[in-house]
Amino acid sequence: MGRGRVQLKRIENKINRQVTFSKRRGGLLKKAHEISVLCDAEVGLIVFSHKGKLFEYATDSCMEKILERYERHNYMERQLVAAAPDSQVNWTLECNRLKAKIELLQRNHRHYLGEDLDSLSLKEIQNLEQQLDTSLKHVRSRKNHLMYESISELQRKERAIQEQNNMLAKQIKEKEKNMAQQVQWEQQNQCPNTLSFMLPVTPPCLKMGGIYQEEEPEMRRNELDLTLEPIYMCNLGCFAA
Amino acid sequence: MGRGRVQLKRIENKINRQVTFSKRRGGLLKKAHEISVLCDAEVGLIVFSHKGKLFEYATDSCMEKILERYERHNYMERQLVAAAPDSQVNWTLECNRLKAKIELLQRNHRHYLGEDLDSLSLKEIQNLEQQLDTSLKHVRSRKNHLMYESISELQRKERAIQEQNNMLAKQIKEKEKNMAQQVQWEQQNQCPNTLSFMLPVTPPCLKMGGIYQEEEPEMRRNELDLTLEPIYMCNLGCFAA
DNA sequence: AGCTATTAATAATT
DNA sequence: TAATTATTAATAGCT
Repeated sequence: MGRGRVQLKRIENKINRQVTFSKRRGGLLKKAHEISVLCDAEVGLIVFSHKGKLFEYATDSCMEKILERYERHNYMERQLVAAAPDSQVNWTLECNRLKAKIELLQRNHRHYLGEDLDSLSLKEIQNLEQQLDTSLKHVRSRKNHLMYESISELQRKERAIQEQNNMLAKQIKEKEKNMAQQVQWEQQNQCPNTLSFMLPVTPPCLKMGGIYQEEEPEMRRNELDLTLEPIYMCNLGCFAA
Repeated sequence: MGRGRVQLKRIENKINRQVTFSKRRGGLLKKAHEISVLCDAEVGLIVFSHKGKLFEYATDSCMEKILERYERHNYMERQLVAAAPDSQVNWTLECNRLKAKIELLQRNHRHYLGEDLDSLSLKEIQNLEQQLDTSLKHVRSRKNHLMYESISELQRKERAIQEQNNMLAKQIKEKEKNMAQQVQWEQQNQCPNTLSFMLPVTPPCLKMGGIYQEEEPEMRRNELDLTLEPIYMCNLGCFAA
């Protein structure tokens, strides 16, 4: 189904192989889903690409359930074939026990995801509701805690930056004062050309800003904007928990 | 690709479903093999028919290898155990795998119970909150459904009992009329002693009540009070979900 | 099962 | 990567 027949052998051209893989993978997953729905079958499909990337399809999106069923299936066959030697009986029992436990946990988990509720009685539903309600309270409490921390941290940084700004402002004022004095001095001594040198020269007092950078060497103005503000903003949206 | 389009939903006709399953199964396995060869991919395909029969395809006919690789992807824990006797190595690995899975499930479960939240990031907490919120909505929806059903059932029974009561009241009235006539008759014929027999005698018309009991032999007045009302009452308390 | 009219998938190409 | 198109492949409905 394409232009020309295709030999059933590895496609040597790397690009073609990749493209064909992508297309056929889609088709395969689709067909797996179709047979699952049309024929009421349980399908598990695992595909690893040449590069090791994983793609999968599972009926009801629950691969684990299918793999367990698969292993149970093989299991029963093995048991029929091998009439287990003593040392393996215990392992068999142990594994069955573990598998049963997993099944129970997974059933439970589905209930906590709000799925498979039809099998529960009214009483069980009510217990589940109460538990979820309690859990939600805990989770929201913890979330609020984390957000308060985040906010406090931001406020601390804000204060630090404000202090830095104040300091810089003070330095600028001082510098202006110095300049005024110098201008005054130059006017008194008739040297009018000096003004053109003033701007490009780094004033020595500005190095005081470096003191702050030694205290928190990792923080610069731009980093704060990029990393902290987004967290702050996206959290406040759901703050009223 | 057949005569007419096909809806993606379960084929209700049993024969057609079986035939389609057989055909599509072949196609699916073939395509799995093709992508495996053409694209150098590792494929595992498991299909359980509606009746529970297993069909499978695996690249290099080694499903276990693929399933293990799959599990490695999901649960990267899986440690190798130091040289154990041949036959027990697999069992040991299997048990470790299962135990790791249980641990993961339990950790997850604790989160859904609102425990062990300190290890989660703000992002994870927010996801958890949203999931719990959704679950709670589902659970409450299901609870309401159950309670509405319960209430409808009670109302139905109430109406039935009311009807029975009406019928009994009518019978009593009729009986009183008969008694009045009899008394009148006896007074006219001067037989004053007959009155003392009236009460203990079962009046023939009361047997009509039995007709109702044949319709629903399992329901008696007392059973209704004991089993249904408590459910009704305890549910209304948390009805406004 | 086996047979075809059709639809669906997809290889080559842009 | 995403369309388009010419072909082949899969398969639905029948026998």
